[in-house]
Amino acid sequence: MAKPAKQEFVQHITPRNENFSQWYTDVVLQTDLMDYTPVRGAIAMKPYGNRIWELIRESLDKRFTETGHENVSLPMLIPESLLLKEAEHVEGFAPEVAWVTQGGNEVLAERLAVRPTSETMFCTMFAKWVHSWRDLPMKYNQWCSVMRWEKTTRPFLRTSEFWWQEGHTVHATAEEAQEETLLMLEIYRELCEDVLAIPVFSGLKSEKEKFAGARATYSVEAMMQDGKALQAGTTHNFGTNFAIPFEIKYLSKDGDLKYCHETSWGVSTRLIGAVIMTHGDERGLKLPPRVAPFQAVILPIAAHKGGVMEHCEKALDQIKAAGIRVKLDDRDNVSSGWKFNEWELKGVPLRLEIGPRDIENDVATYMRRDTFEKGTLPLENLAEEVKKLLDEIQENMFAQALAFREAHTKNVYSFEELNEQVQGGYAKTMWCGSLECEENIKEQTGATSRNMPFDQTPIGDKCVCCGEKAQKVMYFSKAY
RNA sequence: CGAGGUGUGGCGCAGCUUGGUAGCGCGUUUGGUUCGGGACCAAAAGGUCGCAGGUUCAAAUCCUGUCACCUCGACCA
Repeated sequence: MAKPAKQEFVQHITPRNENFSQWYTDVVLQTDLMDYTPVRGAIAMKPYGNRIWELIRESLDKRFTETGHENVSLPMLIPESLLLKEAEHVEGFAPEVAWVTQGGNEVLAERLAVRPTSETMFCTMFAKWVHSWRDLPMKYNQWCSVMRWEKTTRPFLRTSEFWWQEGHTVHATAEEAQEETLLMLEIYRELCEDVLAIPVFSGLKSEKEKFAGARATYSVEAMMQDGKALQAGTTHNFGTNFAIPFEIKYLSKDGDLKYCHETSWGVSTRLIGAVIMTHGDERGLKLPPRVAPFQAVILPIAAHKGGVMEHCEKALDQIKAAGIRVKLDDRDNVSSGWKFNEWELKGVPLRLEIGPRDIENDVATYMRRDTFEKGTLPLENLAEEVKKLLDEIQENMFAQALAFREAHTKNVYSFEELNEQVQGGYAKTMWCGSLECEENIKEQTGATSRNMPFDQTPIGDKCVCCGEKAQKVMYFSKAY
């Protein structure tokens, strides 16, 4: 029988353009990122997926620390009475809260919510911890999992239980709270663009789309390769909305008792889904070097031949010493070709091959996952060359994703144009600011308002929906 | 939540219409030959058919319920 064509080896992944959802599910399962569990809508993060989350976490923690935040850990159960304190908040979350009603054999007098988010618990604690202007600002963050009883779930994008960080801060003034809200948004933008190589639009959410209980919500919005938007992170300015019902007050310098101003912000394991859907291709996952569990993999070719393994191990030590996450795949039960395909599927940014022919020339053969370009690197200063290539790959992946987004983002000036554009991308348009128009657009096109960019230079003067005087520049698109 | 589809060794599937207690390919294990894009030969192990009921002498197959996944729609910070 003739050698099967390459296509046949990847046929277990549904082509991306044929059925994006199925492609996503195939990639997620076959790359060993996660698995389904006996709990409805809850996934198990396997080592490969968990490592990506750890790398995101390390990267964020560093930025949080640099900007004066500290990590804490609060209980996962929240008494119902706390949840009820802020009306808008409870209304927003009530439908998706899971409840604990019994402890051991004892039925609880007050049921406990499994946290869907911890504003109410943080606020309760802040009320105990904040007394004086000297205690402020108080800038805390926690890494934990939360539970929301979602009706439909998808690995990473929307699961009943998911892992995230939630920052909660308390400030003396409205100005400081606003500054914090925007600073954290900028940190999220930086994480997405510089680390995950995902271009995002930063901006302000509409009243309709803002967080339950917030005065203002900001988001970073990414675009997936099916043209749909994914909210990658949000930051909220609460003003005194929670401080009043929870009585978070401080004694100011001049002796007045004042309400505090608060913020909260979070990103979740959803970001892993964003990475998959932004960069993945027909061969599977494509990981940006900065969050790849293995940035490079070394494959010995004809490992049994003299010197091959020795050279591979030497290369491994050298690259590892340079602080690069590298793996030597020395399995002898699968062929090189098999390994090529497997590591491409798993998205490793750079493949290095070392075989007799390379050794003869004092080089390693490489292949970039982002461009499939092949070449050779001198063994002598392999680590430096690898580092350089990884930086190039990181940059190029961002450039590719940005080019895709730009190609799928358009200014639109009429309802017809809007409707057409949101079938496969972002529409930037003018909006009168009314809920009616926002709802009409959603009903008739399926698109929701994403956010209002900080640069509000008008691109017209009439609302795309009602034709009345436009107030805002807004991005609309279908969203996850 | 509504409409449609799927669920059979680790993975991908056949069998179901016309009930008679499972079959193929890949993978796995052992031995050998190979090794620069998913190698080959030989031998072996591995499942009671998503789960729970029901009909029947007999259920992967028929009926009911339920769970999970996929598609479209609704809903969702």
